[in-house]
Parts: sequence; C-alpha cells; structure tokens
Amino acid sequence: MADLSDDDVAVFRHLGEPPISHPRGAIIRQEGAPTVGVYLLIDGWVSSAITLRSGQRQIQKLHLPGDMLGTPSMVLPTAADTLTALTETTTIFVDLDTMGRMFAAQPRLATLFLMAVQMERLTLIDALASAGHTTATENMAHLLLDLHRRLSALGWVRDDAFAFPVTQDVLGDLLGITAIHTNRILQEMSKRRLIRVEQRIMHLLDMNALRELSPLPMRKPLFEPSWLPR
Amino acid sequence: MADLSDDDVAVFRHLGEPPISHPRGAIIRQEGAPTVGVYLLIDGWVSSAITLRSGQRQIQKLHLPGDMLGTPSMVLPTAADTLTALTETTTIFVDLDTMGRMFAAQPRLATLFLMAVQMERLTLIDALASAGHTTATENMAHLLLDLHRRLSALGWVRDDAFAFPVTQDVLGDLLGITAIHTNRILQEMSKRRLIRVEQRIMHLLDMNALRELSPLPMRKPLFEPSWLPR
DNA sequence: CGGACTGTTGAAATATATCAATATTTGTGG
DNA sequence: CCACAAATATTGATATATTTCAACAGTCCG
Repeated sequence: MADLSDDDVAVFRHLGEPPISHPRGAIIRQEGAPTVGVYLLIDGWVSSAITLRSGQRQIQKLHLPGDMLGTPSMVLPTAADTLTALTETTTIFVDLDTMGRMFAAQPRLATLFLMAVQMERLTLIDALASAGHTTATENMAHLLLDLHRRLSALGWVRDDAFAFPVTQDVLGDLLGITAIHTNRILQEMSKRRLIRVEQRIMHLLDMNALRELSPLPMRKPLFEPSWLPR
Repeated sequence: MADLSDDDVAVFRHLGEPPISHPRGAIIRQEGAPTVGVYLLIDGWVSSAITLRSGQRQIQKLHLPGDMLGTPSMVLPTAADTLTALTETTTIFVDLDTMGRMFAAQPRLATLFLMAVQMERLTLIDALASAGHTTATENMAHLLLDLHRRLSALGWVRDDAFAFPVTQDVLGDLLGITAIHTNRILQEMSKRRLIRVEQRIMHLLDMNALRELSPLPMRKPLFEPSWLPR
C-alpha cells in the first residue's frame, strides 16, 4: 500500500526473533493461549480459525507469506484464533512490546499496519455478505478469485493455475459449509469447465465466468494515500 | 479501552467540524462516493451496509453513539459501505488529512484507534462464524446480547429492556435472512419467553437462556494493555 | 505395505427462501 | 385530531440449498 524507505525496511527486519519452522498440521498458536505477540509469516500457508461452542470450526482466513498472523488477538487477554500450518511453514515471532514501541516511534509504519487491518476488515465484511446472501458456488468463486489475486502478487500463479494445499474439509470450514457439499460444488464447477483440480493444483479455467459468478468485485486499496504520514 | 488524558480529550474534541443532523432514513454517505473522511456518531442509530451485485443488502454493523463510522473505506478510493440513519442522528465529519495528522502526532490515540478497529474485526469474525454454522435463532440471540452490552455502556438499558428502532427488514439484512424468516424467529423466541417486543421496545426476558443459545461468548478487550504507548 | 487421511456417492431430513396475500401500525397532510 | 397512504408485520403453502447419515473408494505417507 506504499513504498517503504530503507529505514522502514530496516525497522521491519529487526522486529522479530529468528525464524521458526513448523511441519504441516502443526498448531502455531492455540486459541485461549495468552496473547504475548504476533507472527510474521515468511513461508507456507496458515489457517486462522475460531471454534464455536458447538465445537464447529470457522476458518477466518488463509494466510500467505508476508501476512501478519494473530493480530486481532492483540486487544484480548487470550488468543481468539488458532493458527494452524497447512503446509510446512516459517514464521517470525514479534512480541507486543516491540509492536507498541514501533507504533510510538514509526507513525508511518503504524499507519500502514492500520491500513492493512482495515483491508482485512473489508475482506471479512465481503465474506459475511457473500456467506449470507449467495449460494455456495458463488461464494467459492469469490474465494478462488481472491486467492488468485493474492498468489499472483507472490508470483505463485502460472496460466491461472496455482498449488492448492487445501483439503475439502478446510475449504468447507472456510466457506461455512460441509466438506461433502464442498465436494459436490467443486465437481459441479469442474463439469461447467470453470476450474480443474488435479494433484493439488487448482486451475482457474474461465476467469471471466468466475468473475461473473462472484457476488462482489475485488477491492483495491489506495496506494500511498495523501493522508498517510511520510 | 483506556483512560484518556485531558490533552487526549482536547485533541479528540477538535478533530471535527460542527455537528450535522440527519432525519430518520437519510443516507449519510452512499457507497461509491469518494472517501473524503470519516464520521463520529454523536447521537442516534446508524446502519452500515454493503450492496451485492444481485442488489441484496448486507448490513455489516449497527452503529451507536460514540462509534466512528465509515473508517474501513479510508483505505479505498471510494466508499465501500452506505451509512443510513435509522433514527434522527447527529454526526461530526472528520476529514482524512486530520486523521493522518492525528496518527503522526498522537501515537497513543492512533494505537487506541487501531485497537478499536481490531475489535470490530473480531466482531466480524464472530458474525461470520455465527452466520455460517448456526441457526438463525442462535444468531439472533448473539446479536441481541451484543446490543444489550453496547447499549448498557451508554446507560440505555433498564431491566434488560431497550428502545429498538430496527425494523424486521433491517434485522433480516443484518443476519443475512429474509424479513419473513426474521418475523417467524422473533415470534418463536417470544413464545419461548426469551424476548418480548412491544412498541419498539426490546425486552430480553431470559438473559441466561439467550447466553446459552448464543454460539459464542462476548469478547472483552484489554483495558490499558502494557504495550499501549503512553 | 498398511493405516490414516481424503475424496465420492446416494437417500432422507431440515432450515430457510420464495411467492402471494392480508393485517396492523406509523407518520403525515388537511 | 382525523383520515388515509405508506411502511411494517403476519400468515400459509410450496420450493430449494444444504445438512446429515452411512457407506465406500482412493491416495498419500511413514
């Protein structure tokens, strides 16, 4: 959302402790644990989920490299969300005192962080609208387009296809539907030549049709808005 | 989420222009309009809604006095949400340049604003989980308890009852269900002696039963966390 | 090589939407 | 203050997307 000066980058690089690796399936942080810090995701896919009293799981976000994880919980005494490694991952831990000092000393970085949080909030608003008012197929189209956009920025998309280390179980918890229904929807979308899933690779065969299915267009944040502190 | 010093309060008081009144039903800001600023709600109820391509409306939040309105759109060139007055309202407009200067000059206030945004984000995560995985009745219980808590803080609750200027149409768009279904759910909840609605007054007759119905407990933010800049 | 994930299929059950009509309340101009 | 129109609430019948349950097939990984 803005260019970073060399100084900004230097501050960011020294926020955290040495990188930590987690294997696939590992829980990086469990909900209910005291909130001591946040995490910067360097490599791999991570899901952030909350658990309902009924025991059901809602995945709130699929995190990709570059994302900050667990930041909503910084305002709570204990973590709201469970962070689970969907692939092998590398993360850096940043404690909250460090974040607080950064907010005080670096208004520009603090404001950029605020902007990132507002973007996450918009994504949630869109997800809520999509979940409530549309069919699961349309919702799935929206999710796949969002992933396509984010993975493109990382250079992980080739011919509208990308590695997709997400089981139908996870996909269901993300959309708020059962894994069985997820399966039926993916098959229907394959029959309609919208997608093809092969060996954990997701091919988006017809981007335009997916965009027409999607209940909302993608949102584009401002780059370097005039009110952002220098 | 923290005590404000006299200086903090003085900064806040001078953020905005003179108060503006809107009649019931007025649109304070339409989605798609250029984002020139945010709004501080002084009095009245306001809904924040986004519109899907299908024309359906998702109300994202019911705003009460003290809330800042329209802040998610500050990262976008044009507003994402439509702000509608549900009652007569008084608001104060704050332009984005003023917000930017505040972020640069008042790290403590800026961080408190960030915390408020994170709380909104948690509310949305909970709403998404509730919408996806629970029945409309449970979802309604969660919504009513949240309103009860927020209105209590304003001193607007007496004997677990409060003025409720919200039509079933609005309530439906908030929960992502039709107004007709909203009606049936309210009647069922009345029959079960959970609530009583009379002349735009909502009586919560059995808080404990509502809490048991609610799929998630209410979240309580930290007060004055140790990492908050002084 | 074998067990544990993961994906697939079918049939029955259910929450919610849709359509269509009517009743009730609210606000407003005369 | 009344009359009336508009907004809001209510009811019933039918349609539909999604869940649930149960079983089985495939595939991955140690």
